[in-house]
Amino acid sequence: MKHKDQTPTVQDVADAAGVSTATVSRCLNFPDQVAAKTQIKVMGAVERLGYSPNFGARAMAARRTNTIGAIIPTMANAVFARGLQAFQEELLQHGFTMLVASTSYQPTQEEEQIRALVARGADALLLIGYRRDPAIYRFLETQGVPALITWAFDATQTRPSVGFDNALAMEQMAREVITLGHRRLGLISAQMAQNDRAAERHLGLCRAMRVAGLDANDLAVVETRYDITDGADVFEAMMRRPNPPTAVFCGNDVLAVGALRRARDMGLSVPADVSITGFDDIDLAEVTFPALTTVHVPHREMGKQAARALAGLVKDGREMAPVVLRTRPVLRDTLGPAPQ
Amino acid sequence: MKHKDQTPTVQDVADAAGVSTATVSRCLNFPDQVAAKTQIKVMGAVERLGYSPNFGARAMAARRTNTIGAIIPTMANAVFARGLQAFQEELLQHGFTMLVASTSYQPTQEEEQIRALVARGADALLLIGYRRDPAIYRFLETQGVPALITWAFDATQTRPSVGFDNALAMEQMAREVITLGHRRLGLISAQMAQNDRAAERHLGLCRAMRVAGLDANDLAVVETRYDITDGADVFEAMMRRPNPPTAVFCGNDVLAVGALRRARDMGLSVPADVSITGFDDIDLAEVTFPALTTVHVPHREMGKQAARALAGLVKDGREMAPVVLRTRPVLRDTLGPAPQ
DNA sequence: CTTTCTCATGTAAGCTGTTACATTCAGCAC
DNA sequence: GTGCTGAATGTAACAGCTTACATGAGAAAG
Repeated sequence: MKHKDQTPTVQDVADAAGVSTATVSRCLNFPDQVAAKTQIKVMGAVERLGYSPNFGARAMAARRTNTIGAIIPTMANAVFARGLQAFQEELLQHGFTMLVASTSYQPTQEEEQIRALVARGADALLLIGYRRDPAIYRFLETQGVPALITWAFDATQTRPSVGFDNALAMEQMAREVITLGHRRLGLISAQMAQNDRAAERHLGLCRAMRVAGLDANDLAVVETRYDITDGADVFEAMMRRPNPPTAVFCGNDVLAVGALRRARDMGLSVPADVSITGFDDIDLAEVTFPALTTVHVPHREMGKQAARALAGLVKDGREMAPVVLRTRPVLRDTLGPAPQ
Repeated sequence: MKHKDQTPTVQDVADAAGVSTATVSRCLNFPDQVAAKTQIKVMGAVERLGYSPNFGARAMAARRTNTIGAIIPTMANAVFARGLQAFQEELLQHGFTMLVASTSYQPTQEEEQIRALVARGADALLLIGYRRDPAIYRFLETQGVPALITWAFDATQTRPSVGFDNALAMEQMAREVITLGHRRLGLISAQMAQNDRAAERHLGLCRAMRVAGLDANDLAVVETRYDITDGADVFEAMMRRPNPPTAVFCGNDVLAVGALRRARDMGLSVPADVSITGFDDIDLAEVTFPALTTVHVPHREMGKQAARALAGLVKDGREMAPVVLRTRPVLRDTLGPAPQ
């Protein structure tokens, strides 16, 4: 004899509605295959019993979880937090839940997390950037888990992606800077070996220099971690060299804020003595003093589109054309003409 | 006949190791119940076949998913992003994965999300603040899903919690402000009806006023949404009243940053003309000019401890004593003596 | 009035682990 | 040698849902 205090099952609903379990299941998953009046009976029973399908059983039988994993470097960076927020909101509209894991920018951790989320039944994955061990892509393929690349765009790649052209974005900013007469340039970047977005931004900067007739070898480049204090320390070191740059590009806004603060501490006036630019246009950029000149990236829009793309990929396995979002330089107050 | 390209199951591993499926299962879940040499055989087979247990089947049979849900207002606020980042990192150490949903500060959305995550098989939930419909707590209880309250602490409640005393935190800040001679005070707060943390902060401020012999009714309070521009607009309105406050408390740093910027636009000097304080101590607070005086909250620590607490709650169903974290006023440059 | 086709529904076979209970067997006491 | 104990392992019954296929009823066609 069954206890009545257990959570109801499809069987209970089927009995209550006077139909078979198959009909109940169809009613919940493919309502258009069921006659209207049957639907009413079934949904009534569902309501009455407070039925909610068991997750594990559903996942096992249907071989999908309606869960999508997102693997990002860190939520502590506003860039990803904002993007994910939009991603999650949109995902919900399509009936998916978001699983999150972070890697602290470590490729080995990323690999672990990818395996973990796949083992957890993620139907698809959102990943940042293209660069990773080909074995991982093979793994995802054999597991039948589609992956969407975001925060980057590479026309030579065919993987599903929603992103923007990091090189072009930086090139546009560099053009603005060079137009203002700057010739000695510096770049504070993330580690490029592990971060294709950083590498692309560097590339774009070099391209702009060459276009302007400058020698890209003269660019002072330092790679560091993505922290306010890292930005500050690297900036100071760079400015203490002989012939310091008159404009310092930063790989993101966090580094730029660090640089900006250290400039003030060193008694350098921005932008009179040195110009500083960021990348991302997070809230931080607007509230610094002087307000930060940076590259605007539509993070929320990217998250939203990524969610749509993944929902499509999972639901109807439909292929998708890569989506490229537009970025633009936002000229605020940390960029000025080159000093004499 | 079976295809060999399918992912291996326990049965395959059992066959390969020459044992039963039960032994394989035990080997994976309770290794100490299995003889050492059997373990070696089994683990060898697992390795060889690249076996990984099917998530759905495991969830169904074991009645747990090793997944913990977090329901927060929004990831776009650095406060929650930072806390969740730490939460997720720590959760991973304990073998759990994090499921995230956000509510945009809407109680109805929160309720939906709670049901959704429970339906998704979350073994436990992290929630923000105490205040919600008692029916929700009953629902969680009947579903057997433990919930941990964070970002708040209420000694009169017995629910598991890891948080801090919002009232006390604000009271301490208020004491600092009042000590500097401020008598006309203002508060820009989030909606208190839906946000017990905001209500508590208000309470703490009133308490400090009374202790100092001031009339708490004289406090100018405005409730608004949590956005930079909201903070700015409300601040301006408040300062245009007759007899404007000489010190404006803000419910969080985002509002404070908005207020600060508008003060500059209005030609008010901070802190000479008016003092402004924030709450949370996010990165933003350090980089504004002048640097923001605010209440430091150990968000990362809170996330970490929350993860530990929940892991304990789920794994051994052990009860826990509420954890209270310490906050402290951080006196930077937006607070000064009251003008004459 | 058949025959054929379509749409709605039912039947029952999975899906892949976990675990209560049963069994086996080595070791030990008598 | 017999009987007992306990550890290690095996057997098989679930867990709750989805879905391929079967069935049946009614509509359309002839």
